[in-house]
Amino acid sequence: MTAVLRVALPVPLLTLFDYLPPEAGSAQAGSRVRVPFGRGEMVGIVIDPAAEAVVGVKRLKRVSEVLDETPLLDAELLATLAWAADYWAGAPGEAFANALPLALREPRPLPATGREVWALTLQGRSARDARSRKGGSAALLDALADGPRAADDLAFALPEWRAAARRLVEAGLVEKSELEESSLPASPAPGPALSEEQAAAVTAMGEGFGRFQPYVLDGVTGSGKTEVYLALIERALADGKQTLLLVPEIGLAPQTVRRLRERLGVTIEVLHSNLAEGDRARAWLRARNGSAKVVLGTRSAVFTPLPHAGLIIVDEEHDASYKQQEGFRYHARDLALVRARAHGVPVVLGSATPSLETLGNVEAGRYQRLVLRGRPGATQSTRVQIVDMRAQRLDHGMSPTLMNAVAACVGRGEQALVFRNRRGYAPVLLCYDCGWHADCPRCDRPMTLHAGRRRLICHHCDNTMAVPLTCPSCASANISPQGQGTERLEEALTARFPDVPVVRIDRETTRRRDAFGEILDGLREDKPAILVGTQMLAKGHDLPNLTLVAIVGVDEGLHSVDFRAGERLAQLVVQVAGRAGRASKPGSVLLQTHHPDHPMLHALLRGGYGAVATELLDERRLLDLPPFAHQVLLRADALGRAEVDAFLSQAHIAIGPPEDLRIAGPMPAPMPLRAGRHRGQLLVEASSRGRLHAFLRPWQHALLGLPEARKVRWSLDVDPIDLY
DNA sequence: AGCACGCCGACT
DNA sequence: GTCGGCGTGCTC
Repeated sequence: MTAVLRVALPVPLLTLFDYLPPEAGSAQAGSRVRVPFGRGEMVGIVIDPAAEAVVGVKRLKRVSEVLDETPLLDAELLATLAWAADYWAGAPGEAFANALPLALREPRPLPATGREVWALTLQGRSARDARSRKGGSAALLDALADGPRAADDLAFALPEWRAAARRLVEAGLVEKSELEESSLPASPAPGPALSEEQAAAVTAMGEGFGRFQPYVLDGVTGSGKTEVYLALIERALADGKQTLLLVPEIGLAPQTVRRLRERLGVTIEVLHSNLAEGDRARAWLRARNGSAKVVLGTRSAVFTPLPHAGLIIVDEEHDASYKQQEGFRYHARDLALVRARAHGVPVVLGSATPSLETLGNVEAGRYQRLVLRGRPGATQSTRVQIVDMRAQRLDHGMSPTLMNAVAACVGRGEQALVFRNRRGYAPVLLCYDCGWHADCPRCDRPMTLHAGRRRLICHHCDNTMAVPLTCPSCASANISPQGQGTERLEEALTARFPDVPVVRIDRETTRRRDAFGEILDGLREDKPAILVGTQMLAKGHDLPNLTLVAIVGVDEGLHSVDFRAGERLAQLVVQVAGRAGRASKPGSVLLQTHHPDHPMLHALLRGGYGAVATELLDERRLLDLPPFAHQVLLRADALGRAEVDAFLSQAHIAIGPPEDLRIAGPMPAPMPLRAGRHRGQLLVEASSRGRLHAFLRPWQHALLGLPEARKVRWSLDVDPIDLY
């Protein structure tokens, strides 16, 4: 019976580790400790400060140092993280590591949480009055003339201010200081008056303040969800409470931050993966000490401490980027629900295209749904038209109907968007004489031709090859690109509309950090333009002069093996279509397809996303698929197929008598070979959550003990959202 | 995941 | 004769 500290360490192991108490000081649950581990040292989180050792005393080492006097993680986060590790079958230490910004996982004292504030020195004031500086320096002196300003505030006013600050510090004209509280409040700017239904939504959700209640804010693009969020956040602020606002990975544009800041008059703490680690840690700590009132962030921000939680919002809740797809595979939307319940606060799930999981919860009466139908400021609703490609002569995959619509649109001085979810020039390079096509040897899939880079690139493993001049199989020179990617559409549209700027937006053209924003900023003016792009164009970003959206090639999504393909396609079409006609100009949408009679497309046309979702949900219920069943997917890959098969069949045996579990597989993954590794999977399904989880833990331990497991890479995915 | 230890090939 | 390949075993 030895009293020990039980510690979570950032290793992918299912166990916690016990340590003897430190020589000096004591630690509480939630404090960080420095401990010896293996050969080196690590920083861990104390889970239980008074546990009873379960391993032999001689194996125990001693805590080297207690890093936090007061716990870094409060009781709520500790409990939520423990729950999350269990639910998603993750390693507890990894769950805890995910919650802490990297800088806080170092054995260093906590950084100061003060805000960086800049002010003029005495000499600076004279220099400003004497107008002795020019350019950026003069602008910075002017900006500080009325008193000190916070760095994040300056960044909005003067994007290049850092360089000027450096010069002026050397000259002794400005100085930096740290201010603890946010003592530089701006006055909130009043927003537009809420529409009747916006106001009704705010009132309804206002009822839920102070207790746990999930809401679904179901509103078409442009219906003003953000205004509803703002009104709710204002209300939380008035109560002195914190708001956590989660957004999808790429939706986090600087203009969102600016809009929130201007409207709410408080500093918006931003937490996302592109942030410098030090900044991230400081924002996290300001949330922990309560000085951060509004926290805006992507997936991992769901782990922000909220000692004065008042409201949690998940914007675009259907977005797949909320699910972490490697390591600790948690879902931030689901975790937001758990945290809201723990804090007894309302949680708002916003989307124009709610996930079927969420709609299932609405149907079951667990979530309350509020609908925004109107598009304030829009004169007419968007017109959607299906274009039958079959009988048309195509110009690089684009029908005359589409081309004419684009011509008419730019002729009116408006902007058109041609959406194609495939980058590159063409998805296949084909020999017309022998039927050979360029396949990636490591993935067994066609390689995409990139004309600009003169390479064949595999989109699954980034393998690249030179473009052959003649067929490697029959030496024929008759090889040519098949199908269209964004690059080819860009080329065809440029040729057809030489006088109109054609802008391509995909991962290649936006490789640079700020490129996406800059391209879109350039389009804001009232000029005609044609945008060609992928998925990236589906979200956010208001383009007031965009009135035509043409979707090329939705057909892939109509015949996929993944049971979620229909839901995804409907969401994508609606989200892309939502780009059209946001302002006072009416928008129209063209859906170009080889299957004009497909029932889903018709349902979408007749009843919109809601109708499709209802049908899909009924279908899921009938087929006993999520959200009416609960799944865990075991994935495995190895250099040899035999190793994968051996492991999965042992894993299958380890399930024992399946009783009420349904098992699919072992089977090859939808992509049986990827990056040179053979892949397989085993899907286990239960009709209740409890049943699945009762089986899951023991199974996981059995898998860890399988000798075959050591020859493969494997992982468990609870509630998988992708079956590949 | 790291990071050791541990037995079999091509180099000074 | 060594440097080093990655198989396998462990971490309180």
